[in-house]
Amino acid sequence: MPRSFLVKKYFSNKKPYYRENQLETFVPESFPLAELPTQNNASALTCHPISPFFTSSDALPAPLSPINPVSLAPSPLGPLNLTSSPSSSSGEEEEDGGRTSDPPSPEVIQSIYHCLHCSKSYGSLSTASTSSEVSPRPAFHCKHCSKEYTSLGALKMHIRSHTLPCVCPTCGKAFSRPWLLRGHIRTHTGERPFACQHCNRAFADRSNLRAHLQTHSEVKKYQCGSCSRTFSRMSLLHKHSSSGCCPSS
DNA sequence: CTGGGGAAGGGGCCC
DNA sequence: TGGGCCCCTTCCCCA
Repeated sequence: MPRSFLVKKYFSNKKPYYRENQLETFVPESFPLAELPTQNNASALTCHPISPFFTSSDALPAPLSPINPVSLAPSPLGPLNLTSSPSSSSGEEEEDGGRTSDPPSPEVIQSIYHCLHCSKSYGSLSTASTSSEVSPRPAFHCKHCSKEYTSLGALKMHIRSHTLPCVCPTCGKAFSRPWLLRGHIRTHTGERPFACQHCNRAFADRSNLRAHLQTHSEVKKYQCGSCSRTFSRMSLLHKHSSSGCCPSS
């Protein structure tokens, strides 16, 4: 199983953080590159509109297992309350060593059943097994994880996250999209095309530059709902809140 | 402990 | 329709 990139964030917020010694996991055996959805290989796509994908015999058997509903604070933002215990769900695999740190979204609270293949969750077994029947729109289902999309293009885009067709020629690390690979290649070349106008720093990633620019701002983008303190990153706000700024909320 | 940098993933929009 | 890009987010690591 290619670690947790198959898992929705509200089940395991730990995203795949590939270390240099984990290169063998970049191109998982279960999703070989040969399954890339191309015009010559459409079998990687399973598009069967208005068919209950959980009962499809040739697709995924998708066993559903009841899990214990978790009781968590409903909202991670606003008046932040991040005092949840993310690793407390007993049925969850600890592929990442239990290092998840963020609370699941409110939908987790009402999601009692989840697909063992993709961890997509549902409020009831009947909903889970017949979800496509509920949807009035045609659905394109991923063969690998049972996620469904309303357009083929969206499905193909999603499948790239399974097949990881973009492989770094330097280290062999695989990515779902070319621009992700380009960003990764910059870590090899040291290229930093995004320069800060306020200091002499430069970054390989635009988002990282944007986060850096926040450090130059007196009023940061992310504000604590209790003490009005502002932070340059949401993660810092999360840390701030979880460290006890808002004990009463 | 906190703030910041680096790296990466995914959804959505535009061409 | 598909690729590229933008934006947001998350996580790890380090000073």
